[in-house]
Amino acid sequence: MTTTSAGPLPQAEGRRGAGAATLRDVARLAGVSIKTVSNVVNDYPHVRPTTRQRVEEAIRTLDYQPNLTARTLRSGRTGALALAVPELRLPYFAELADEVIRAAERRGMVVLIEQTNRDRQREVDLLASARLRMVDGLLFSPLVLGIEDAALIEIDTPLVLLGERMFHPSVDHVTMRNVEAARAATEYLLHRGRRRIAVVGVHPGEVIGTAGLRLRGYREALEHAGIEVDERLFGVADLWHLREGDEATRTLIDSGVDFDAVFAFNDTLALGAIHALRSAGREVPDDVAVMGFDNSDEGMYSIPGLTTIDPGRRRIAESAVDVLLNRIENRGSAARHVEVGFSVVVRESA
Amino acid sequence: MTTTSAGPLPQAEGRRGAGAATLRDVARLAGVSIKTVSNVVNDYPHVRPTTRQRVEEAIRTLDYQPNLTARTLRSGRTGALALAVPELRLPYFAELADEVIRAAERRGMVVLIEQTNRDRQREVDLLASARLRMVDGLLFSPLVLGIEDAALIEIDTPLVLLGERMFHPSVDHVTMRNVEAARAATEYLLHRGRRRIAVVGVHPGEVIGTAGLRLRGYREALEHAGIEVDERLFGVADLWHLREGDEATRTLIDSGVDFDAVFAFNDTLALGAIHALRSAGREVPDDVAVMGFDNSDEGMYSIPGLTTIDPGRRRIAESAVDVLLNRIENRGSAARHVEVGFSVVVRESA
DNA sequence: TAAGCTCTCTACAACGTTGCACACGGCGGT
DNA sequence: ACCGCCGTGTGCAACGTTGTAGAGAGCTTA
Repeated sequence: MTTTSAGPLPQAEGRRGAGAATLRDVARLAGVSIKTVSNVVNDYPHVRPTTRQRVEEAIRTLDYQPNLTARTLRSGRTGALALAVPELRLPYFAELADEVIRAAERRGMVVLIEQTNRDRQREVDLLASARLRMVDGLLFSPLVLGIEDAALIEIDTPLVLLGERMFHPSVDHVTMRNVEAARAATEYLLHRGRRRIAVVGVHPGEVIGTAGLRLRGYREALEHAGIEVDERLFGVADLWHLREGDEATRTLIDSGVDFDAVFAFNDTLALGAIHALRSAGREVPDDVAVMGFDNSDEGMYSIPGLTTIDPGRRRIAESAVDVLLNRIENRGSAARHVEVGFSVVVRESA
Repeated sequence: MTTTSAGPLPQAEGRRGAGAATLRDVARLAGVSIKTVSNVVNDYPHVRPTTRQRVEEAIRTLDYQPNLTARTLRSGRTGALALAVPELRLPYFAELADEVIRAAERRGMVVLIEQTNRDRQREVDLLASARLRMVDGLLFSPLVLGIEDAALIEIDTPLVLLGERMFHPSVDHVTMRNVEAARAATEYLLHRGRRRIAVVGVHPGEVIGTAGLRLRGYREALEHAGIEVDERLFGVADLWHLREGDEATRTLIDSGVDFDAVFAFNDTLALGAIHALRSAGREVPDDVAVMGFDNSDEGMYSIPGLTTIDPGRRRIAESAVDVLLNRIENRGSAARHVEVGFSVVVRESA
């Protein structure tokens, strides 16, 4: 039961060999206690200037750098946050990640990225993952989780949801105004005289996801204008990649239904739609106007330049990091719901 | 806003209140020692089945999950690696990051992303950063550091350089075959009968960076074909964004120099070039053929589809992670230099 | 002169985990 | 009977850091 601690002392190591310098090494060199070195490192004020100098010199000599892991263990704070997105290669998320990393950096944080690959199981696993222990909080942009999964997001790790407000009001959300923006996009097309507006990117039956909300905005605009919604104009596209935009648009064309505009639910789909239209000999915007959504870089120099919605990605990133840090600082506080503004970016395609 | 927490002692919490369960809690509940729980968690074989069951039940009851930070402190391994890229919004790097994250995940690792924003100081700082302590190794894609900075990359953290082999042979590199691929791209254009081939993306004076190497491949192809290199066909573009591709190409057009092909040093530049050419009334590929480099998603559905070089991004990501893990396992081993293969992807633009 | 204060510095204990050494009981072989 | 071994389980120490409590020196104040 008890161990006699006879045997060799642990001092065998000839001091500094491998590994980085620690507080202990600095303390030994400077002839002070470990804690004093720690105090110097952390700018504790009550250290005699001469002592401070000696310590600082030792720090330089040994090129000491604090071990963040040990600090984390002690303090409970890692200085890192996780960003979970469906797929980084989608321009919207790449640009979002870019902005989040910048925003986090300004606040001294670093970002770990997880991809959920539009796989439900991965979204579920992520929330339960021990990985979250490596991180102070999570920014999560769910793609397939829905309200029926509300229980899953009740986790201990501070969490901010991005995208749309679909869960408990008790969870922080930072969202774009999907319905209003989609409505504005549709109204812009109507205002330009288009009356047969197809949509590309529909998820049949979805109500509360991105596709559902944007479709709702579209419906609202039409209804408000007294135009009947024609479901034959719905282009279904599960994924929002170029290929799907192209295929959904071809399907619409082949179906023979008449339309003079396409409202694509993101820019990538819109570019795919343009491709399909031009391949079929229809001019954009003369024959068919095309409207995107996202204002990603790829639409800026396309031909024709893509008219689209700027959903305020940068402010989303900023707010998301702020809200998350706030939540980390103050776990008990009331949930915040931030909705950032949007704008219609007019270029040539519509 | 703040509450004075006078009064109650911190022990008021009736055990499990805040914080997650630890080995200690599980041990207490299962009536065994901490170490035994640890043994169960780590699949140590010599645990009696009945004991194991009891412990596992306690683990489930308390929803115990190991604290990765503590593990890290103990073991020295974090299970994370850093990927440093110039800018995540550039499609090449977004897709690279995507692939790196996938490759890392297959090996049980998670990825932290740093952006250097093509800022020299940030590249320098990154290498010296304490942040690296949070990570087992670094995949670094330098943009502006050059051979003159060789001293800077002598760091303790395991490091693999991506892009081109420009540093000490004593450092691991995973690179694409820039010279050979650019030569193949140029030869393809020559083979198609083009003789006045402009290049877009030149960095004047650069020898050993991406731009320099691709320009070398271009030169080699021309020289081998007995065609003189005409510097008036060099389109300078510092950044490789759509805008710069467009502007550089406009400059070429405005200069009045004659050309029947453009070899852009990446796909984004190529798309910018196509935009400029079409705006100027030149047909692609009839008047001017356009060749890109990267085979990023954006070129797949552009109009016309972009002919380009596939540099083997996926294999780069795979190899990079493998080489890095290898380096982490075995610090003393000889440096490895992996060059992955490439291919010419023919679509419509050339 | 004693009490009290400030300044400077220190020892100790924890954060949660795992490697190490060992204790204990039973078993098989000599 | 003895030895050694195997299977099972334990306690201790350590990873590098920081919060807390307090020690000792020098100063002021009554």
